[in-house]
Amino acid sequence: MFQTERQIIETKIKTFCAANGIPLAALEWKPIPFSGEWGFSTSFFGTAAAEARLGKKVVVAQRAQEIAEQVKNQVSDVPGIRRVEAVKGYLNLYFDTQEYTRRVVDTVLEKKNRFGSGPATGQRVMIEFSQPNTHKAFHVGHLRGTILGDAICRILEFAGNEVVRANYPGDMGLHVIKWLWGYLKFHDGEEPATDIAKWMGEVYAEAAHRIEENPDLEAELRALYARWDQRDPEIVALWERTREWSLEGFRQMYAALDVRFDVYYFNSQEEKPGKEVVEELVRRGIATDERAQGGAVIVKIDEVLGLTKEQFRTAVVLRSDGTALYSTEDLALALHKFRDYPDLAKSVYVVDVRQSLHFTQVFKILEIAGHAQAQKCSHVSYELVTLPGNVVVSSREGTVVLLEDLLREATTRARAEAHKKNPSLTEAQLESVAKAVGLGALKYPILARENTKMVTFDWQTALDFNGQAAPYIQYAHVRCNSILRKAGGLPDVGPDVGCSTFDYELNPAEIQLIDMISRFPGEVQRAAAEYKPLAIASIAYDIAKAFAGFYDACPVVQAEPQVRAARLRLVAATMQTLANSLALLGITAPEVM
RNA sequence: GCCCCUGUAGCUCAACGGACAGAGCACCUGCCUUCUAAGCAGUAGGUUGUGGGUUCGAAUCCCGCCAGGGGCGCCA
Repeated sequence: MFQTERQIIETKIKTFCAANGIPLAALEWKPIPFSGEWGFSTSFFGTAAAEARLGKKVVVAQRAQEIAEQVKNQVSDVPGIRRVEAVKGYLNLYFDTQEYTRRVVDTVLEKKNRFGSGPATGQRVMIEFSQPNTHKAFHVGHLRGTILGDAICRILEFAGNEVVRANYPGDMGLHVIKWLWGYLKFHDGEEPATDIAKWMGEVYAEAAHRIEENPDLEAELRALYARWDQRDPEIVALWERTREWSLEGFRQMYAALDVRFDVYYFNSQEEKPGKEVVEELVRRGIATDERAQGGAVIVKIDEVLGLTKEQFRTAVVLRSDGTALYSTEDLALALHKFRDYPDLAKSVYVVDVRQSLHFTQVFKILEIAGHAQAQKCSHVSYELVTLPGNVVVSSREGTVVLLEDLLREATTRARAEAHKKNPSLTEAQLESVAKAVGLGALKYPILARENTKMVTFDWQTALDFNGQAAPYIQYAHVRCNSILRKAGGLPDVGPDVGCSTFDYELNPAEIQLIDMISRFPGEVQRAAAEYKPLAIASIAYDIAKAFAGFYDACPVVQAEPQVRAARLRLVAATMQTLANSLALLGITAPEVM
């Protein structure tokens, strides 16, 4: 946001160093740790160290400070920079806060819901995420991939990319066969009632249990799989009907979570193309068909690549009975995506960490087969959600917290809390607040965490509406709105409408707030580059916290007319930035709560 | 046996190789005639698992070790 000044100063520093034979290291700019003022800084340790390496006898820290002091004199009269200081080897440049505050606030109010967005990159990116299995329960374990993938899509789009949101439900596989078997055997003819997904999950869990108790039944399963593979009309019809029940359940779930998709792929559709890919791999000698010896079709990747140390290992790409595996289908799907969208710059898979080897194998095999698209494929992995005591969420073990239950509980709790805090809310307001707060409380802790870190789900944390959580940020947004409402909206500032004027000594809390708002666009870029919603979750909280400090320290509505006008614009800018950041997380910013 | 991830305050987590390692929760002390207290201010809490190395500078990069989790030819 302050590129111009930065450029001028960099040029001056470079000129000075060149003229004095100082081997300037690359300049990196960072915000100054907050001390009531606002600015940016760079250090000269690298430069001093470079001198030392060249044989000059210096104590690095001391020399860095010397250089900083010399440079300081060169840049003391840059317009817009109020003060320059050299401290501990750092050169600190403090903004003319009035000028910059005006600039930041005006930018936000001008760009509105586009504030923080990046310029169009011209790149189309596909993000595949969620991948629920039909015929199974949708539980907290699935929540993370769905929420994370959705946030990544929102962030990449905002950062300037064209995003294709892809879902890839697992609608065929051993689990589905198991379900169909259980249904035919114990629930034939039954129809799902209200909680479809829940009922589907129960049927599956029962089938899984029966088979575990009596392994002899597995023969029946294999027979059923064979009937499917030969497309026995009766089985296909049953599969189509019951699959639709699940998909309907998913649609309801996604609507409740405020998540949408542009395209659906189904692994059942990739079975045949996948087998064709495998056949070709065998023909070309990349895959080895061991079926004659009772084995499967495999790709000895390390051997094919001539590696002596095991790295990519061996991948099974087709079962010995000729039925398709996920790897079979993923080979075809990867190519399928590029046929549908030939201009994809990236094809990203948001899938949990356990599939890491699987995806490196799939992408490597495609690369070996000469498909250049493979290099555009990447796996963004995330850790699992576990239950307290490190219990893995499993529909088979019955250790599940169903998403329906979670959503219902969160909403109910949020509703009760909202009613308690603000009894004046109407029924309709309560309704929307409950949804926004309940959902936000659910999403935020998942997103405000490194993807590589495990999330332990427990009800207490999930439903804690205090502290560093979505409701805190939403509340800041509500308070902004409340101030603007009380003040009757933004004031007309005369002929210079659209220009904020901060002609008074700014309170440190105001400067802190402005500082945080100005960092938002940079965080968007970082979050997009690293597929890291955490960066947005953090800055959103930082802005909310800064606002809470401002709210406490700086009266707005009752302030002097000039101060009031300026602060109202700052409040409006804060509200906008909070809304933008929450939107990137898929969290609603309510007007009241 | 090989590979990946994690280890930071009592707990849950931040920290882009840079200044004094920061938040929340829990605990304790204050603050609602004043823009919504889902809030604010303050106290306390640390040998960043461990031993080396690189660097002017390491929680961060490299190597070893310890501990926990995950993955390794027919689950998805």
